Amino acid sequence: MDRELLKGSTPLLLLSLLCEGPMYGYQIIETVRQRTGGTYTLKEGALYPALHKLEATEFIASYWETQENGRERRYYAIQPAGLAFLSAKKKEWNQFVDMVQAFVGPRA
Amino acid sequence: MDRELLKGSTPLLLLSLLCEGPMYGYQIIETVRQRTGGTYTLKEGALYPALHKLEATEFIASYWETQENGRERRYYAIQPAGLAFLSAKKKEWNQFVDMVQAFVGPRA
DNA sequence: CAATGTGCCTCGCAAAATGAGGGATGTCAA
DNA sequence: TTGACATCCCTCATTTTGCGAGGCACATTG
Repeated sequence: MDRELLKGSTPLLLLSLLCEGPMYGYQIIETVRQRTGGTYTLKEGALYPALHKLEATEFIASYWETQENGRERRYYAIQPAGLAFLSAKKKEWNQFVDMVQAFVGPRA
Repeated sequence: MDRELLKGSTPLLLLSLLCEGPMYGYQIIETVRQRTGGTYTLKEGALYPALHKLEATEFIASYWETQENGRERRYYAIQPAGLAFLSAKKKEWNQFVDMVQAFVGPRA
């Protein structure tokens, strides 16, 4: 998968995922890997900065949770503002796809 | 249109366009603007470097043509290697769209 | 006890789009 | 004829983003 195509789609992916419920970083990476059948491995160097940026803008919020074995996980949960933003991003995404499709032609 | 989404899609757009025949820079910009109804204006700072890079890799070739009024235009034409590359890029694009769609959910 | 898995993160680098700029020539109306 | 606008090429510094590599800590398992 061309890295450059991914650029800008990460927030969309993250917010979409978090719509299903709070998740922690490692879990997000594994979920993406599994759902794409290994095609796409979200990298930590892309994930955490993106997560932190979404938190800084209050589109998501985070909280630590202690597991039974004593280890900590940082969960991220989508916020109202994040839902609104996601909705806008989705529209933009669809427009973008339509636009490219118009030039590239319909899928083979 | 979110700038970040566009990243990486420019070569795909350009090669797709040039599939229809040779074009010159200004014409490409105008064509994209018109076909998208003004939604997307390809910037010169993105276009020319992309064009030159595609030429450096011999995916496209360029030649100057003089108009009747004496002015010059630099036309870019797709090359065989460019066609092959475009084909691969298209596949990648479809994979990418499918991937994101899988997370974002089907279009509203 | 060592290797692997879980779990968080940062940092330097590379790639790409943007915005702003430069330069030159045509057309057309006042 | 002059000034504005369109046509046509391009570059450059900055910003944004992902990648790769690395660091740290602790749990589980062989």
